[in-house]
Amino acid sequence: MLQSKLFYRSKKEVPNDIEAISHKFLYRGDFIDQLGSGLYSFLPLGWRVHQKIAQVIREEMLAVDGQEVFLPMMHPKAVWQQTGRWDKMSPPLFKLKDSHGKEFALGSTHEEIMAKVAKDRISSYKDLPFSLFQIQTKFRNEIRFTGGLLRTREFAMKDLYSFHSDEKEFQSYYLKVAKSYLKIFKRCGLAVKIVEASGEGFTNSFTHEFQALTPIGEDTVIYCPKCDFAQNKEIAKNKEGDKCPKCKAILKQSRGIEVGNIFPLGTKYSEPFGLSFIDKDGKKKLVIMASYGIGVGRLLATIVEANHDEAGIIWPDEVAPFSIHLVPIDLKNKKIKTESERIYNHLQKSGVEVLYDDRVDIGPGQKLIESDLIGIPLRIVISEKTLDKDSVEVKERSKKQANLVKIKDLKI
RNA sequence: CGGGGUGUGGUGUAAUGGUUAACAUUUUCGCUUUGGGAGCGAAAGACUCCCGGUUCAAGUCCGGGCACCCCGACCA
Repeated sequence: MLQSKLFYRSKKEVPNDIEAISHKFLYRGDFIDQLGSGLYSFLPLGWRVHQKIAQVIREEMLAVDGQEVFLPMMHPKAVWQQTGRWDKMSPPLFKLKDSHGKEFALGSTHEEIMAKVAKDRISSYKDLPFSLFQIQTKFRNEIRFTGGLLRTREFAMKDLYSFHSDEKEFQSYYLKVAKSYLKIFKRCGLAVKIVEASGEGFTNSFTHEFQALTPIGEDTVIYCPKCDFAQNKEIAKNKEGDKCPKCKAILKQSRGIEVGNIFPLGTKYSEPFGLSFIDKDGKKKLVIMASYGIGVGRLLATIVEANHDEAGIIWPDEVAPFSIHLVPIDLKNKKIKTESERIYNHLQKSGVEVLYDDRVDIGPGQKLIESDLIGIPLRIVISEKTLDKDSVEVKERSKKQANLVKIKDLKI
């Protein structure tokens, strides 16, 4: 991609009222554009990252045998009435009417719709288990929206729903998805704790939140730095400074951003929808369900919260908008121009995602500052200085040190 | 929904009730410059959020809307 053609305009300053670091950098780097409170457009750079994250999630969902589907976002009232959530949902549903006065909700989650879809396709224990997921826009009629992408009223969410015939099998699948989640977050460059939390109306039993420990999160987590013990402060019986009930290390406290959540639903939704099957013993039983969600936009912002320095974002490799930022200093110099284009074309042909800063009149300072800001993991600078040594300068965004590499040694 | 705050070119800010709303940035053109948002010159860009009121005179004061941000309760 030629940077001169990129739909993007970096900004030097941010409005006073932007506070979250992720919001500042995503704004300055022109990854997003705000339409209204809790409503954001993803611009080309931002959407590339969004798509990368979605792809990581998709791969891991497929790896736990999830099958991708796409359900409507607009739901007839009756479906939500079947579980009583038309009125009880918190936050309340966005509701609207069609031209005949029929009422609909904009989907904030899809347990009802998934159960309905599943019902006609399950009759025997042989039909189970299976799991379905989608990556799709959700609408949440929250009271308040904060932190840029951290909490919005409309956001893409990956929601997976699993259907099981017996408790034991369900437990093992639940664990499998939990592990898959950790893998997703790791690939996204995040250290995430699995935190026990309350059921929040989805279920009466425990649930598990996936909390990225950051200074600005909305939740407070009591966790053990030595083992995997972690609890949401809301339900924690321990406090900071106490000994870990598992390994006796000293517990710590941190704020956290909830980037994922998994809910064992039991038969809460299979009951109202009559989601049953005939088991081996010939008896009719209710399907056991669970749901598992990840908010893509929030995850994106959280990645920035956890991966940045004073100059800008440091994207982890797997979710970066581009892999290489090719930055020639002074394109009026023929030698630099020729060599840069040669390397760019070569990279393009080898399928490397490269952003080529082909802007002629932009000074070196601005180019380098913008490069740090948008945070592509690897930067290649070509200048008179480097070409004098038949080299280019290679620098990882995450490192201070830059290295001169002979052009003939480039593994491209 | 309660509390607090803010609305001025694309962006960030300024303007004791008093000319033609200022500065920086941005963008365009020309020259110059090329290793950390370069310099000079010229130009573009604003019904000061909206409606009403007070006043000889309103960006500024008053009333009412609307929008946005922050703190609390809810959520991925």
